[in-house]
Amino acid sequence: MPIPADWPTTEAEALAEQERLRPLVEPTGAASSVPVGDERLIAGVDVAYDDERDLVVAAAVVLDRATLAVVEEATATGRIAFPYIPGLLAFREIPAVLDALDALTHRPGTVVCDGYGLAHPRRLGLASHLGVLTGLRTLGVAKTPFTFDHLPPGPDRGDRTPLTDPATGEEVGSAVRTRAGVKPVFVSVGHRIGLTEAVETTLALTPHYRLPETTRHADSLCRRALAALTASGATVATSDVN
DNA sequence: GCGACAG
DNA sequence: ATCTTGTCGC
Repeated sequence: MPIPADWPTTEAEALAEQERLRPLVEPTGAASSVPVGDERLIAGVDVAYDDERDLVVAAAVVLDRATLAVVEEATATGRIAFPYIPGLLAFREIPAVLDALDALTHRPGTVVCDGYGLAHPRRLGLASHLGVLTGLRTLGVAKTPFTFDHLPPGPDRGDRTPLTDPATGEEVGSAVRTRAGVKPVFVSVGHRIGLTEAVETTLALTPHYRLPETTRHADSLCRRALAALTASGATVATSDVN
């Protein structure tokens, strides 16, 4: 997986990069694309920050798609590459995420991201951006509606309603009830996957909890890794893996 | 200009 | 994202 050499520094550069990458997104299902990784494996990625020390820790956790058992975990540490600007989240998270994915010995067929894919002001959210950069199949599962509209899904697990972009009226994803009596999650296409398959994948990853097992493991891992760094007062170079 | 705004 | 206590319920 490619490591970003000339990562955008300014908002203008980031916007231009999104315009360049946006036509490269493949919003199509598995049947039409050649598998890049092992289809039996699915990974989750997440990132934790320490703004005070300018530190970022990313985690990538690979699960067995059938049993949801953890197959492998990896982390990567670095300096924060970009400020948080709504719509430009990918530039903040992806550098560390790429390092964490590179640290894996397994090659997952699919990667689940914390955030959005096509559901994005310019149709290039974190999940789609990561997919285009790596060629991997990706989808986004977000916890809040961001700038999109939706009606509350039915009360049962699996119930869903369209997520729409008020600016264009387009359907950009689904609000999905992954657990009865709990707030929905917001699923969108990342890369090389269709919305139906993205929703099915999300449901397969949420047998017990609101959030996908992939996300839960990655979130827990990057937080623990960051806490461990802080506790040991370790010095961090430009980037460290594992 | 004001408010909203993935993580 | 992160800062933070107790509390209700399975």
